[in-house]
Amino acid sequence: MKEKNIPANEPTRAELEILQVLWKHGPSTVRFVNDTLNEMKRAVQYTSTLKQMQVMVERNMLTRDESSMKHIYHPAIEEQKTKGALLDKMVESMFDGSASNMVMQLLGNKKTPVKELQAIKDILAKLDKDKK
Amino acid sequence: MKEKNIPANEPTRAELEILQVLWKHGPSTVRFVNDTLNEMKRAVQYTSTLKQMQVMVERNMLTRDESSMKHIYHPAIEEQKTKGALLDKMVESMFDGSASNMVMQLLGNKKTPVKELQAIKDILAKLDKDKK
DNA sequence: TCAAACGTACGATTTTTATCCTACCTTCGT
DNA sequence: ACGAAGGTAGGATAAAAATCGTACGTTTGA
Repeated sequence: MKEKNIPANEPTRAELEILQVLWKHGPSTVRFVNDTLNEMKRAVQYTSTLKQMQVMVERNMLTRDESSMKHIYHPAIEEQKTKGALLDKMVESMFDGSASNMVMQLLGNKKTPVKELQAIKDILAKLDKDKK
Repeated sequence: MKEKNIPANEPTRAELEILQVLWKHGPSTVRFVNDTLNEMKRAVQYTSTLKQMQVMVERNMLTRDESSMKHIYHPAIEEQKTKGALLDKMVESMFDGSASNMVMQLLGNKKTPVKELQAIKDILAKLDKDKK
């Protein structure tokens, strides 16, 4: 038996690109998403993006408002949650589940701007504060 | 037709799993890698792993010593470099190129052990020190 | 010695992801 | 009214990734 209700799986690369557009700009038409992708990423036909987004609706990653002819697509999964899950998975599979291992790699590997480092310190300070 | 795809130094999921085994245990036979994967991950036939690793040699991700019948496979790309590249790509595509954004997501999303937080602080402190 | 165990080679196939073609419907401007 | 522009549906196809079957060579040990 083939069930239609597919568990909200992980987005693929192309799906993630689409999600980012929607997260950033809010609910949009296929046209807008496609234009944005072409502008920021690579050449892709309109119907490719359309199909991609239709599949994403099937997969419960997007919902859409069909009340008008120009369907409006809404992200159905949260940005924070989705990115958090991807991050956690990376930490788990590549860094022995240790966030600090990952940060070490992240910061040790390249020249991180001082500003960035300061921002991270602030995050840590804030965590300490909240804990108390 | 457009252009040739650049020899993507980027390992796929399955390839990364194999690399991790080699990075962790050092140069190994297909048998060992396959056993390890089956033990830690999922069921996969010996020849699947073999094929996978042969392709990786083609792709210059692995080299192999064929002097004995049991070929010994060596990772040809560095762990740090590879993971660093994957991380950078993630930061770029998902966090506007900002490492602190990523760290914020990483730490804010879940309860990170105090020990981990301390380790991160140490990393930052060390970076400061080195800078001077 | 010789068969079972173990190894590689390599094509075939399956599965997953991504792109596009064609048909047809709706809206808009003249 | 009506053609052009722009929209959706849905299958076909391409491309990428992953898995496996089969053939055959080598080693080993009873």
